[in-house]
Amino acid sequence: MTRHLITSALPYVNGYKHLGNLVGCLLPADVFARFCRQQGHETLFICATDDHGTPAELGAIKEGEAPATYVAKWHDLQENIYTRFGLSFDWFGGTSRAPNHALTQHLARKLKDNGLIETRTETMLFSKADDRFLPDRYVEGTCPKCGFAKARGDQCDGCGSVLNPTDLINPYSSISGSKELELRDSQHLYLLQSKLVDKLRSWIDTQKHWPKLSTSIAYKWLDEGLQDRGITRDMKWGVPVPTDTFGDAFANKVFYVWFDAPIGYIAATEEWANAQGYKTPADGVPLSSPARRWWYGDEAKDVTYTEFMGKDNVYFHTLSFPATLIGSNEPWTMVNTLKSYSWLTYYGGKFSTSMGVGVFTDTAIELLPADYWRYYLLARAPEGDDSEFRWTDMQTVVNKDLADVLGNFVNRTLTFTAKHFGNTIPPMGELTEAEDQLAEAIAARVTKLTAHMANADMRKSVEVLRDIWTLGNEYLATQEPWKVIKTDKDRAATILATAIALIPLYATLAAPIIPFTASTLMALFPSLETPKTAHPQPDATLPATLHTPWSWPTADDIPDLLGFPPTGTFSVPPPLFAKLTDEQIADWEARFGNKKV
RNA sequence: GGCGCCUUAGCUCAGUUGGUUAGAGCAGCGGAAUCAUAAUCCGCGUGUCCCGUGUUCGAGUCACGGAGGCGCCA
Repeated sequence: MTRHLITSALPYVNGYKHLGNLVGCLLPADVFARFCRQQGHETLFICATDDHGTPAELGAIKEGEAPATYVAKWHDLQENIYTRFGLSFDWFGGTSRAPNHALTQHLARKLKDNGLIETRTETMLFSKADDRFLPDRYVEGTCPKCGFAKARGDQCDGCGSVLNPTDLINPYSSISGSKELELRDSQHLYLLQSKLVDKLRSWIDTQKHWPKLSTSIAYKWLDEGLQDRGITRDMKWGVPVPTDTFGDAFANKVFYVWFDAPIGYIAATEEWANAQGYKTPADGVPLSSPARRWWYGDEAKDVTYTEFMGKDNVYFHTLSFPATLIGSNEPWTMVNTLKSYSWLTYYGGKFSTSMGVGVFTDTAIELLPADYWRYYLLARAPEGDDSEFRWTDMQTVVNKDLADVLGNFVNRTLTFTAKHFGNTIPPMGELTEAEDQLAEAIAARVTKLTAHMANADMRKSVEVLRDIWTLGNEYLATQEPWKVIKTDKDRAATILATAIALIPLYATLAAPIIPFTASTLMALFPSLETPKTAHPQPDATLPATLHTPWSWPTADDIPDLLGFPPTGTFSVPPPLFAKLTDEQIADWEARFGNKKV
C-alpha cells in the first residue's frame, strides 16, 4: 500500500472556471484520487482556491466588496460547482485563510535565515489620489512601442509587448483614473533563486516520473540561468510580510501571489487537519500532526506526491515552489509525479474567461449531468497536444459510448432478464468456454486499464473502459440468450447471470470516471451491500474484492467476479443516459457559438 | 527579436529508445442479429505520415532548411 498525496492546481478565485480549467487538472486529479482509493491506498486529495493577487482585489473593487468577502463568496460558489461535478476533494481550502498566512510567513523567515532573501529598492509609480503604489495592471497609459492608448502596466493589449508600469506614457490609475502619479522608491524582497540552481538541478536530475514536457521546461529555465524573483507587492490583499523579520518598511506589503499560492497545498492540508480538531502549533513549523504526516519529516517519507496542472504552471511547480521548499532547508514533501496538460480549445479557439468564449462550469452543470461532462472531457483530455471541444463531437461520444454501448448493455440485459425471470437474478449454471473467454478478455483489459489509471492516462483509460463495455455486448451477441431461452432455459439463465455479473464490475471499473452512474448501477443490486452473505455458495472462498464492491479488482479476480453474480432481486432502471438530440446540439451551438472566435 | 512545441486517414487523435504490409474511435460501405434507448455485433482503411535536403542498410520516428499553427521569454 502506498500513501498518495494528490493536488490539483489551484483554480483562481474570481468567478466560475470554464471546461478547459476543469479537464486541465481538476478532473484528472479526481479520477486518479478515486482510483487510488479504490485500490485501497491511503489517499489525500487536496485543492483550494487561489485567493490573492490583483484580479481578486480588482474584482472585489468592481463588485463593491471587501476582498475577503468577495473571495469567500467565490470560494463557496466554486466549491458548490465542483461538488456537483463529483470532485472528491478531501479538502477544498483557500489561500487567504490563516494556515496559509502562517506557512507562507514561516517559509519566508526560513529563507531569510538561510540567506536566500534580500531587499532591493525599486522605483515605482505612486498615486496620491489612491494613496498607494500602482503595480502591474493597476496603471494604464499609452504604450511606448505602438502608441496604443489603453496599455496596462504589465502588458500592452495593442501590440503584446511586456511592459513595466514606468514605461507607460501619460500613465493613470486604473482604480481612480487619477493622473497625479509620482515616482517613489519602494523596497521589495527578492528570492535568490540563482543560489539554488545547483540544488534544483540535482533534485530534478533524480526525478524519473516527470513527463518530457515538464523536464524540458525545467531544464530550459535552469540552462538560461534562473533569475532572482521579486516575491512582494505593494498591496493590502495578500499574506502580509512580517515586519518583525523584514522591518517596518514592509508594513503595507504582501507576498506575491505566486509565492503563497503553491504553499496553499500544504496550508489546505492543515485546514483539513484543523477541521478534525487538531490545533496548529504556535511555535515552529505551523503544521499539526495529521498534516505533518503528509508533508513534513520522517512521517511523510513514504508519501508519493502527484501534482496535476496546466502546462502554464510547470515553471511554478518544477522550479519556483521547489526553490521555496528546498531553500527552507526543511524536510518538506516534494513532488514525485507531475502531470501537465495542454489546452482544451473551443472550436480551435481559446476558452476565454475575459471574453466569455466557451462553456463555463456553472452553465455546463445546468445543461447536463456531471457524468456526461466527465466522460466526454476525459475522453478528450489534452494530454499531449491541445484538443478541441465541439458540441457535435460530444454528442457522438456521449450517445455512442455512454448511451449505446454502456447504457444499452445494462438496459437490454435487465429488461430481457425481467421479462423471462421476473426481478430475480437467475441462477448461475454450468460455465462454458464462452464464459472463460469472456473472463479472459476482460481480465486482459483490466490489466491494461489498471496500468493506464496508475499512470493517470485519461484518454487511454477511457478507451479501454469502452472496450470492456463492448465485450459485454459482444458476449450477448454471440450467446444469443433470446434464442437459447426457447430451448434451454438453464443455459439462458447462466448467460444472463453472467451478463448481470458484468454490471457491478463495470460500475467498479468506471467509478473513477463516471462516479454517479457507477453508484446508480451498484444500487440496482441490494445484495451487493453485503456481498459475503449474498454469495450463492456460502462456503466458497470469496476474493477480497467482493467484500467491498468498490474495490479495484485485479485480473485474477475476474473469473470469480463473473462466476458469482449478485443474487436476489434487482430493479430495472430507466435508461442510464438520455441521448443528446440534434435539437439540443443545435440549440447549444446557437447559444455558445460553433466556430472559432 | 530569442527559444521551444506542433503539423499523421473525411473528422478527432495514438504512434516507446529509428526496423518488417503506419494504427484507434467516429463518420461511410457491406453483412449478421432482432433481447434493447432504430440500440448491438462482425467485416472493410494505399493515407505525398506539412514541404525539401541530408544521415542511415533502413526515418512518421534523427539533422538542417522552409511553410503554416501555437506557446514561453525579452
